Amino acid sequence: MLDVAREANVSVATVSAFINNAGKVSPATTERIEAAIRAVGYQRNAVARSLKLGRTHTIGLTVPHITNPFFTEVVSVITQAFDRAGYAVMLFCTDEHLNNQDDQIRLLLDRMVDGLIVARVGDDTNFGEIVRSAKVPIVLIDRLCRDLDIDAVVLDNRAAVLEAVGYLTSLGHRRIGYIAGGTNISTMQERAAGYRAALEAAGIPFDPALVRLGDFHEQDGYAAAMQLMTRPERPSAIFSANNPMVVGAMKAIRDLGLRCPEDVSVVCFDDFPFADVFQPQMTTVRQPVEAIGEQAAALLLDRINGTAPASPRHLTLRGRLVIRNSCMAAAVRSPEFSS
Amino acid sequence: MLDVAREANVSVATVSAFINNAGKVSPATTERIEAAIRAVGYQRNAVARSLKLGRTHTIGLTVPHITNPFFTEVVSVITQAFDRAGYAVMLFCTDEHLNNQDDQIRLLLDRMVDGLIVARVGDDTNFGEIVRSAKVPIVLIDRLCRDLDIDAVVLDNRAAVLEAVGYLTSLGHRRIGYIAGGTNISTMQERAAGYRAALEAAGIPFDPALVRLGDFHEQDGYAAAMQLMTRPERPSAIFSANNPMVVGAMKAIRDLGLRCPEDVSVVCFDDFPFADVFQPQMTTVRQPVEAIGEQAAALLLDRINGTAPASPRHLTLRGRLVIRNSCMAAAVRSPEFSS
DNA sequence: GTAGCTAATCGAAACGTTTCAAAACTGTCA
DNA sequence: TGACAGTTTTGAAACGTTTCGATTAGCTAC
Repeated sequence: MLDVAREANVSVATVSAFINNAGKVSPATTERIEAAIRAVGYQRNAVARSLKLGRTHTIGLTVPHITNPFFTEVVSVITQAFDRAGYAVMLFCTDEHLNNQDDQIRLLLDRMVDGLIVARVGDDTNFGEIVRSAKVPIVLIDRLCRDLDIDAVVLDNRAAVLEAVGYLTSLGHRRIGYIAGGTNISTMQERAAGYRAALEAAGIPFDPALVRLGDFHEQDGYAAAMQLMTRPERPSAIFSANNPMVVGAMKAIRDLGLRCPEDVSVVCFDDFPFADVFQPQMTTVRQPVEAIGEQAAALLLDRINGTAPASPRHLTLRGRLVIRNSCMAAAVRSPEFSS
Repeated sequence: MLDVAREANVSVATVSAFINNAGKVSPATTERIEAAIRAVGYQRNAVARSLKLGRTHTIGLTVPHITNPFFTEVVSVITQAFDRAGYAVMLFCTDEHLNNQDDQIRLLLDRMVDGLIVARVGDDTNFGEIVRSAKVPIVLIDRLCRDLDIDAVVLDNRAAVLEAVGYLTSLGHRRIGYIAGGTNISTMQERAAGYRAALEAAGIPFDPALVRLGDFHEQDGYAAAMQLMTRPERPSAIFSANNPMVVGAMKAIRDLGLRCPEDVSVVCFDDFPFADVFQPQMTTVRQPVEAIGEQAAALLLDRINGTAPASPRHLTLRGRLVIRNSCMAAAVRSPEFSS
């Protein structure tokens, strides 16, 4: 910019005024400055600008796994929303690792992002500390954090699973395997609660042996389904609490020579693009990904612009059970179930 | 930092020395500074640091669509590679829109990223200009650009499609529909060339009516397959040049009441996580996504660190045909094809 | 010819770091 | 005591912007 000023025979202040078209600059100087900019090949330095202005027009986004179709979509929506708003997005994937995420968030905060959207991978006190000492707004997506009252947009997970497992019980299933994610995450706790509520509503006793705890990954789903389906009294239906794990579960079912839905009905959380193309067409709980991303972006932008109310806002959206053909009515297998 | 210095009764220079542990600072001052940092709640300002140092430890990444499973994986690998190297990644999704991408790249350059990884959405002269005037290294992935000799990691698309379509001809297919992406992209040109080469190798005349030009999206694949499969002489096999379009194609096939592979064999470019779980299990060309991401990151890091040779490096990796069950031998439908 | 006004331009301080030559200590030895 | 050699610490100048009060130029009106 100094070069431009010299070249155009004006002060840097004038160049700055021209570039931000603030204040008046005469047609003659305008022309000289334009020429100088071309001659010098000037390119604005946004970091100097950010330093002076105190805002970077950048936000941070950290999610567990971008390859999980739910997060893929949410990240896609969020990046596009901020792109439209003139913000850049710094993305970190955490791989469900708590310390990683702490480090990443600190990095993001160091870099003076104007705000942060985080899908928290765990629920610990560290994060509370970080949030409290951060000078920028933070909004939570997908997962809430204990004792942390800040903007968030989440799903009514309990209701969603209640509906999905309720669908299975309505088909006559009474032994329903449940493949869970880690229990230290609000989302997973709520989903588990939905499962139990559905059982209760159908008068089915809760059997801990039918619950398998995975760690969100495909191989966890595989192992879980393997265990469930090789039990003496195997379940007639399986609900998977997330999408990568259902892939593993389906592979296990395939490898055991079983068929879905004939031998076992399957429902999973999170819809995916291929769900209605291939067989079996998976019955899923679809989250309103578009709305989640857009709302999260809107909440954060509101805070950044200071147009948000002081008190934290929690948006709870509803999931929708998309019924396809991965489930069928339970065969009555033994007298004990004829009710 | 000034606050810290005051609190600890030292100069900012000493605080800086402590923080970057450069130079000697005595145990006593160390302790005072540590206490002061806690007391003040100091948090380093990376933008001031970047301004002074001239490097941001941030790189820019722009891809067409993050929801395309190929890019999802590549983005995932790249973000993780740079995370390990201590870099943040700014991500932009272009939605295959050229002007968008130009703007985004300029934004990234303004922000003084230390380097750029670009999956270019088109092939125009604008980009050449941008690259030449950029003061930071840029590496291309997936797609080359005419007249632009810079680091790149791409696939041998021609060979990959040659193999895939060759597989179809070896099954006896002679009327093979081809769903193409836009022709202004190197990747798509090479894939089309592979298609023609495979036909030629099998002595099959090229029939332009069997080629449908889409714009990368699911609905394009749907429309293309609809047109192809409602022709009087419909193809016995379809090759889709990318993944989102094959989803559309499969939906069209389903909606027409046709079955895959019985009525039509299907192969597509780019593998996806569900490919071997559901029926039909799709035969695909799998790109070495892991290697692509890692190599691209390595190339860029080399350049950033100045450890790269002066001349541009082009890495061309090989795809692999993953044969599953979405294809079967062509039925001989009419004498003209009995060869 | 100058006071008064507006429009255009400018100078210099600030933003929060890093860096490096110089200054200030601390101790040792003559 | 003073010179010398280490070891710590410091002052001040950058980095490239923005901002704002001050200055200058160009008019009009008296």
